[in-house]
Amino acid sequence: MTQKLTILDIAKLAGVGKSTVSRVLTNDPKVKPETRSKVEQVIRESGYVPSKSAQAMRGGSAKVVGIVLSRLDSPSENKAVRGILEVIYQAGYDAVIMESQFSAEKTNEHLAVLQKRNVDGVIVFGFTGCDLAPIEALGQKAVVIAIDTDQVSSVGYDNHGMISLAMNHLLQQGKRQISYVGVGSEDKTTGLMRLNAYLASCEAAGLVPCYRTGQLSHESAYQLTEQVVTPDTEAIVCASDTLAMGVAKRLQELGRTDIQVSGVGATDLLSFIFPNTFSIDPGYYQAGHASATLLIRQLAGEQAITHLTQRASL
Amino acid sequence: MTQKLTILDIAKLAGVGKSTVSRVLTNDPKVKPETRSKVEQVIRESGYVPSKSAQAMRGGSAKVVGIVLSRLDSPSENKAVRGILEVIYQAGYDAVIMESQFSAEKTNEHLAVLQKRNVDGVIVFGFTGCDLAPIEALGQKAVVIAIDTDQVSSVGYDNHGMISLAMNHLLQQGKRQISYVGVGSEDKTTGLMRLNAYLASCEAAGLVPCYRTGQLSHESAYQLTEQVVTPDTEAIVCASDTLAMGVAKRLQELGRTDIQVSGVGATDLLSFIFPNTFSIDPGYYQAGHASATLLIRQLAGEQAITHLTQRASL
DNA sequence: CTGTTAGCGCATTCAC
DNA sequence: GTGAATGCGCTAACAG
Repeated sequence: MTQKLTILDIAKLAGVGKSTVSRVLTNDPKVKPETRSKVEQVIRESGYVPSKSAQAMRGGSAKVVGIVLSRLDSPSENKAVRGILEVIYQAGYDAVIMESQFSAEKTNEHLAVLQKRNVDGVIVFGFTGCDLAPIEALGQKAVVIAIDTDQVSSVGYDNHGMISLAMNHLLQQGKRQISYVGVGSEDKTTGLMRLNAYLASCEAAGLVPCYRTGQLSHESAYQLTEQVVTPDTEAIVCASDTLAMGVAKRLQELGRTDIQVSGVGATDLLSFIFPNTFSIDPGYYQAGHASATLLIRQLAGEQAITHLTQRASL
Repeated sequence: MTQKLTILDIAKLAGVGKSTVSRVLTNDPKVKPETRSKVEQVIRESGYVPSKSAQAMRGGSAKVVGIVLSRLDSPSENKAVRGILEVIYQAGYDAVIMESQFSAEKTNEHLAVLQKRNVDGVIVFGFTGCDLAPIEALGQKAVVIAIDTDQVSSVGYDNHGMISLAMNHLLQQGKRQISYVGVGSEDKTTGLMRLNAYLASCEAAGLVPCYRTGQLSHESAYQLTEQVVTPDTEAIVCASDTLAMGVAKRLQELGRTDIQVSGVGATDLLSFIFPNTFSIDPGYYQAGHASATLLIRQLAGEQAITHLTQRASL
């Protein structure tokens, strides 16, 4: 329990001045290699740990980024968060994570707390109804995921591309009777954009659309399934894996395992349980990775506000 | 954005000394009510926010707890984390979350970082092979989940109870031919303890055990299924929902939907997809809640090291 | 290159 | 009760 060691103790122990120790800590090039290694050795042997709190207060940077996600147990955000963590750890940052639960109010509270904590930057997972103003006020210090803004850097998912990808894949297999199950267009991204992508694909391919939208749940999709199934139906594209799960389940009951089902989310469980299915990977992990990289660069002043769109893949 | 306001600015603005402002901030009773409200008003109007960094450095407490979990995308830990967050937010703490990925080394690194950050306390999700020493060194400042220690408070899952619960439920329905699919006993908890619980239940009920263990994956369970199925088999108890999913899937293919399957984890997907199944809830959320409550109390010095076992439920 | 000197923003002694 | 002084652990000018 080598505690309470201060930079001064190390200085004495190494027979140098406190600032020299500080220089070693901050990787200041203006230190004679011998002195440096000497100090480093003492640090190592004494188990000295510089106090982040003090550093934060002095330098203004706490080496912390805040992450505001909507639901901790959302598989998609989960994957993205892992991507974020990977990047920021490597950059020497830590993360404080908060859950907005799709509440604009909670999001704002969290942002306030994060600022009070002197976090260097923030990554926010957007959602329909999210209040962008407080985020935009952060400027360079923020990156949002899954939602559009001009004021602040963003990493978006290619909602249109995901569905097009699924549609094209099916069309290439010669399917012509392709239905769609999605969620209501109150939800701009998962709902509206993906539905529009479906409609656009139908139009481009000269297909007659057949679709229903409901809630983002297995049950909802399960119940909607029959309404989009005809004797000729060859495939059903779904706005998400959750929906695909419900649809596939119903199809199984209906004995229509001939109908291929596609989802979005790259859930391995889907194709494990239902053979005649596939899932589009929106690139959650990569999106997290990209957003963190963006943020780190911005914090270093190396990069201005940027907008990326994560490519989806099969 | 009223920035860079220090305690001194407030002091001037309120026409008092900085220490008085500090006293107001720390809720020191020795302040004349008038002065207090005067200061509070100035604080409110100026939008002053005391610097957490400075407070942390001075007082030693940063109002932060570290959470070291093994996998961010583990549904179980996810639920527990939500329970933790709920409690600590309410207590005015924030959380910095880190992933150990079942690596003792990474865990230790993370713990070091957390200490350097001056976190008030730590909650660690244990795993087989986890190095307890650094955690135990934290004493009152740590709580571990899902693993045993004497040195430090812990919240464990009732691995035995989960399986007993499932077994009793099945026995009450008159099932006598109950097989088991689990994971290898290298894993002390999910592996060994749950298997032992199965064996104990069998012995108590006078049943002949029939079981196999493998990896903690759908595929593994899927492949093992046939080895524990006989024409007489009435039910299969699984060590986890993941396994149950694989087993149920295989049973469906084998046309043995008469066999009831049970898992552990309270995954709603399981019973949605496979009707003849049920899942035991180990109480992840409650465990998180309990561990956080424990930690907060310990940090306040109100409570000594305690060991809890989370009850499982159907 | 390295030691010395100042504070950073706040909480906590002390005197008044 | 309240203000002035002191120092937390560290970094950033300044000197040498």
